[in-house]
Amino acid sequence: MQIGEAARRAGLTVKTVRYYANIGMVTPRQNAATGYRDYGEDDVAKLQFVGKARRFDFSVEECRELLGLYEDRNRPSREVKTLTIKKIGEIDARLAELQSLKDELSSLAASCDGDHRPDCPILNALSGG
Amino acid sequence: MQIGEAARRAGLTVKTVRYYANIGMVTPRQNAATGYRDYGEDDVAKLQFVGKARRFDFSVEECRELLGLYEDRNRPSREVKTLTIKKIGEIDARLAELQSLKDELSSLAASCDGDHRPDCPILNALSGG
DNA sequence: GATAGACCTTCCCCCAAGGGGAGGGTAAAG
DNA sequence: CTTTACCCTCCCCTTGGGGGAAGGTCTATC
Repeated sequence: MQIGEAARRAGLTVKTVRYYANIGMVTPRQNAATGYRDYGEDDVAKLQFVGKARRFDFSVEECRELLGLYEDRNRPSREVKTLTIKKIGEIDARLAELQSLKDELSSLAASCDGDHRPDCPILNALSGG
Repeated sequence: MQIGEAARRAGLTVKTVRYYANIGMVTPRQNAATGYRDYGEDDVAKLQFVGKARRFDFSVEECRELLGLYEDRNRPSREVKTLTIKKIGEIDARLAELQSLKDELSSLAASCDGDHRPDCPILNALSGG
């Protein structure tokens, strides 16, 4: 099938699918006559796989790695689990960071009257030590 | 003072300070003789302000806006509070998103034996519907 | 047979927020 | 005189594609 249908079926944009072809992640056959990319069912499955992994916040490079494991029918599940645990750790770190930011901003916002007067504890906090 | 000292005192890199000058956010005087940037105390205060706002996850454009409010001694504090509340909302949305990702990945990781055998529920989940 | 519309192709620039480094000027100290 | 420590501009690199130009191809319709 052509790239448009493959993209639709994978829930990705044509641009994205073409990008994945360019970086060698999902490489379709080439229609010799037209020069068009020619996607098979297996390619669509890979695109869906990558799309889902991306939504799970895996980077493109991590997706490439997962795809390699996905295609290796003999790999130990340990390797996949290790990657997943690492990703969970990263998410945890980011969660803690964002939570702390939110707490600080919330307490600043609570201390600011937010009216027509110019006095603003938020700016004072950003400005002061 | 020269850019190096200004950067040190603001806790930023020279590259970053130069970048802020290039985009017109903190624009020092110019030493006519050497062509070097010449930072004053007020510039350092602005750099510190921006640096702190960046650490609070405000984008460079938002920092520019906050800096404008910071320099306007008559602006109503409402405007600053509004920006802050908006930022808290964005952080909240991202927190929810990351938390949901973490929950899904955690449950996948828990269901995977993570041993030498190839069967892996994580890959199955990424692959399947 | 011509033409319009919907595909597809490659190529290049754009985003945030700087980082890295080349190539070159300048100033003070030893 | 030379080293060291600054400073300058300029250009390419990052992530994950998006936007659009210029042009080739296929199908349907007139």
